[in-house]
Amino acid sequence: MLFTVDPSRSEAVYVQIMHEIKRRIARGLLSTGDRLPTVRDLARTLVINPNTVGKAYQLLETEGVISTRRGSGTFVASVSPRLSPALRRERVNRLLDQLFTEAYHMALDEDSLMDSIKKRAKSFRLSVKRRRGE
Amino acid sequence: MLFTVDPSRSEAVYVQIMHEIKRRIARGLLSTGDRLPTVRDLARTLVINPNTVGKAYQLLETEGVISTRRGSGTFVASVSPRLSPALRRERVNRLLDQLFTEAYHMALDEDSLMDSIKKRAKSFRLSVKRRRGE
Amino acid sequence: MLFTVDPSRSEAVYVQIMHEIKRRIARGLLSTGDRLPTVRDLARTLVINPNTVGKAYQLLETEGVISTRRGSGTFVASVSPRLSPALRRERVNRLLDQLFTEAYHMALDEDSLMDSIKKRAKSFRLSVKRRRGE
Amino acid sequence: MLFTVDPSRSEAVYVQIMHEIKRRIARGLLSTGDRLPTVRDLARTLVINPNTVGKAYQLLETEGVISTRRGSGTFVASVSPRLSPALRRERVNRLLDQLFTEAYHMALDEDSLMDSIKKRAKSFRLSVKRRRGE
DNA sequence: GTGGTCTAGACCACC
DNA sequence: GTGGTCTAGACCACG
Repeated sequence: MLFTVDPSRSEAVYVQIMHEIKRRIARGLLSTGDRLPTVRDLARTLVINPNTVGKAYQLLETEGVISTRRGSGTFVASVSPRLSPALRRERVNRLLDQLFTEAYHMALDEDSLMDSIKKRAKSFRLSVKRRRGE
Repeated sequence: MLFTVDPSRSEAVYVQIMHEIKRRIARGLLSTGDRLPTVRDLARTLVINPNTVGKAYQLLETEGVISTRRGSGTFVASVSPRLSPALRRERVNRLLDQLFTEAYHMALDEDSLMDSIKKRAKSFRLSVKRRRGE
Repeated sequence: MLFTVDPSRSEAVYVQIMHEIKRRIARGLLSTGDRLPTVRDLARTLVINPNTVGKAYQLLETEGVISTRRGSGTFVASVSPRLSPALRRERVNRLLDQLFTEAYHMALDEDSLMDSIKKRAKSFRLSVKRRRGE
Repeated sequence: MLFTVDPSRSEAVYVQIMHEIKRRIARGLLSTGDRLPTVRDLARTLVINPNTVGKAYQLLETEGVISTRRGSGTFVASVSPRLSPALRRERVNRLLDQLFTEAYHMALDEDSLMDSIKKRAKSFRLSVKRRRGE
């Protein structure tokens, strides 16, 4: 788990940790069942307070992303989204709006944006649509 | 400017205003030169503190999205990104990572995500790539 | 908000606070839109650390029970369960199993248990089944 | 004793064991005098540490639910509640409050809750009220 | 004044 | 050893 955290960014430190862990899982760098560093270890390597790491872990647990087992550690859970389909759609649309809005204001043209999207998509382990009968 | 603001959302109210205005511009609902409501008017219609609207306007101005002409009002500026290409690329990539990460954890498959992206893109006025010589 | 908290009980203090608030809402002592005491006020009256109250409030917010508005306070939200029907059923069944198991081991007979249930139900504002067409 | 234990649940493993054994007794799947598996056997089948099983057995013994006869094993004891009537009433009321509170927040209506209660009650061997003179 | 974040450090329950 | 809870106290963003 080699990554860093930047206290000067507007995102809270515990949120940065959450994002990074979810990102690693989404990219396949962490898989179901893998053990995460202990709260204390990660706190030591990031040079932050263990409580901050603990908060990130706990929130990830309530999101269903990881699962802590008392006394033995914290592990990557299997994907099983807890949000209702409606909320999921809303969330994706919100992110898309943000993306296109920023792209517009940075004067990015449609083609190069679509290029970036396709390139970036490759480094994530997105699932493939199930066809009827499979 | 008919929109609402939800004080119970985690996004700060002034950020919601900024996003909404930038989003309207990006969708073509507001164009360069259009006049925005006064701080007081917008505050009245959104039923919030005028300082909050003021903060949003001020930040949008430093971003170069709008411009205030003393005495005559606030207007939508023309697009002229102030960020360096490197920063722009970093920002887009950050948004893309967030998008794909969330999509993964919501168990969205690649095809339907790409579908949503294309559909949503249509409601934004993204520019077309400039060809050599144009 | 006159209630107390017992640090010697096995339930964590922040959980006791959560239960008590949810219980008051369920009994109609608190209604949608009502303002809860501020974090600092409640901490003072319960003679505990503000962080502990804050934790309870935050978790209640993620459960959708209350809603905090930055700068102005914390309010009772309207009921809108976030759990899937399957999880809800599982949770109720778990509570019922616990109830009947305890009742058995306390040698409580069925009739007096049912009596207690009916009596206790009266002090809660349980909704009435919607009939077809209503 | 075919049951499993889930280390990722918030309930401690030894508590899960206690609940499951008490539940089985309350449902009539285990009766007074029945022999429980040895600590080692149960630990092996549940794939957990023997100390954890030992802790559960020990606490069940102090509750009077089971009794250990050195050399011959552990057996289900006869029901003989050790709590005072006042404490028992308090405990039942606490469970009922929890039940109705959760039901309210899950928007469960009174009729279907009462239905669930009656259905679930059938799988437990609750005693029948002793009439005067019996 | 409101809640949110972070730290430092203590103590505890679990396995 | 693991994570979870709580305290005391500082600082910050929001409206």
